[in-house]
Amino acid sequence: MKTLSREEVENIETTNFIESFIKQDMLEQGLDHIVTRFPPEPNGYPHIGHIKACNIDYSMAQKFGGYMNLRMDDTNPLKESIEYENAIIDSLKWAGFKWENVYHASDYYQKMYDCAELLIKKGLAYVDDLDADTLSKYRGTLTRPGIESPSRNRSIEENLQMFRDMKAGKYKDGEVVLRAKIDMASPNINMRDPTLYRVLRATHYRTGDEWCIYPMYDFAHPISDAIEGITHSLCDIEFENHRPLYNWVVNECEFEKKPRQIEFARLNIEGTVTSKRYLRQLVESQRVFGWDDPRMPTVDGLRARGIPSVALRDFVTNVGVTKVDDAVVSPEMLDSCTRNILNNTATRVMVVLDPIKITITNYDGDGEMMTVENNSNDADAGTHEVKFGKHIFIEREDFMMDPPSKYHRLRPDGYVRLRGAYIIKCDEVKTDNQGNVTEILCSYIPESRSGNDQSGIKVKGTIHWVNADDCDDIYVHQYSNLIREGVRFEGDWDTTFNSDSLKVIHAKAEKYVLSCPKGTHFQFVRKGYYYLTTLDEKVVFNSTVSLKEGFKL
RNA sequence: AGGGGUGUAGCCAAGCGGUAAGGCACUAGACUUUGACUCUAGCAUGCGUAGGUUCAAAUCCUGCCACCCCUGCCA
Repeated sequence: MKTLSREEVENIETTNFIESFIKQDMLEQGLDHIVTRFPPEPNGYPHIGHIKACNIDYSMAQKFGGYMNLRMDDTNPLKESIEYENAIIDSLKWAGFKWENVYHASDYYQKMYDCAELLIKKGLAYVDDLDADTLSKYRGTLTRPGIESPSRNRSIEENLQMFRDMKAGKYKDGEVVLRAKIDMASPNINMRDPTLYRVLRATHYRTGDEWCIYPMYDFAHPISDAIEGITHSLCDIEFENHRPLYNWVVNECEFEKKPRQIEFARLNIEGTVTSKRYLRQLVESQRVFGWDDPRMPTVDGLRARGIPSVALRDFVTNVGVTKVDDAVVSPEMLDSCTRNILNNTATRVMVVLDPIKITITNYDGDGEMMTVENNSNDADAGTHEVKFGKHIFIEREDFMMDPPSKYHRLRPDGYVRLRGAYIIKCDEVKTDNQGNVTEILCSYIPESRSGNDQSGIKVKGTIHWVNADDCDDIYVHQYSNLIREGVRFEGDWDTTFNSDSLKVIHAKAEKYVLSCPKGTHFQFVRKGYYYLTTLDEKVVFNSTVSLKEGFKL
């Protein structure tokens, strides 16, 4: 474990308010390291918002010395499962996070129980037999104080006995609860004698049927933090109102080392739904193929789309840490981070997504191999060979019958370079009776061979191509937003789901592509970044992100 | 008798009494066998708003406005 000297701490430059707090705490308390924790509830698949939160916990420990624990916040057996726990661990590992320990809130059930008895003995907790509706009514409203329950005056002895009976299973589910005795008139509703324990007969995925009472978040979380020696408990801003209760529990349960809760704003991305509830609806209604559908903002989804984990972490780091809860980040920021990484790492290949046939009438060469760079930005990436030929495909949009003057691509009687090969000239355009171009007849300039151009012809445009007699059929999955353009998601997929969010394109790829393994990140030159996801009967590429488009008609 | 938070450019976001960082997006231009990348330049006399304090205010004070969160035996 890394620790920091006082001088090192003093020299740390802070970049957000949490770092400032931590630095100040370390200096004041003479700490040489901190301990954080990422505490997901294993009740669903983690999404990009979890990555932001975990990144904060992780990067703080990296920066200030110490470590991060991963803790499953498993206090509601009704919703949690090992499937989700495993999904969380897999996703976080893939994202590149490292933790010191994997703990569970359920590891501490006995200690929590002991804390509860301590509170009862101190006269600070009582068993309430008010039914749920009445208890809710007694809580008061935002503007009116609550009413004290008759149970509030129960003796310590009776409370202790009743709580032990709760644990022993002598009460039905929901019949009684354990409550903290704080202040029914507090303007902070969380302090109006909050529930600490409920009776619940449910099989917990780890503790089975060992317990029939389960602690509430507000009780379990501060205790778990204190037990683990967490120094800084960083959480979502929605828990800001809970902080007084958090501190109350830590103090009254008499923990010596008191963790400090600091809250930050959650991640909102424009046009992206991250609520687990609504993501679940997409999966269950089969509008998407699963939690790992590339359109999903889940970690598995992003990963399937081909977003590198480094790009994901760059993104959540760039977004920053603030308390501005209504900040909405543009998805273009993620795109930018993704392009930055892939620009340096992706293998360049030529793929034609919407082919139009070209015949080079004066070319009779056979099997002429052209050498192309795998990545001109990276000399170490090497080269590969492409076979040139008489019949090729080019992109339909790279030819125009009657283009504007700024158009650099192929036009009647115009010249263009075929990337890595020759300059060609458009001689004749064949069309069907609707006027659609069916084939273009060209001639090539033999002196213009790539790397040894003696032709003296200057062309403005270079386009990609594929050898029609030496290419592979592939499928490209092109994704767009799950929410229809121009509408705002307000909880109803029926009216907002973009049923056009997946387009399957049958494309032509140069031979080299299929010699690469599944999981390769490609740049389809002049088109975008694509991720090879399936090499089975069908070869499928997921579109990760397009290239920036400098030219607009 | 409501309480707790937050407002800096189109979008994120630094800034902590000394005269508005950075990123995304956008606009020019250079380079280019990817209209990508890279490079260069531009992009808030302005910090929710109205006052006040000060030689000096996004920063301190006061009032107002807008938005978010809180009345689970969920987390």
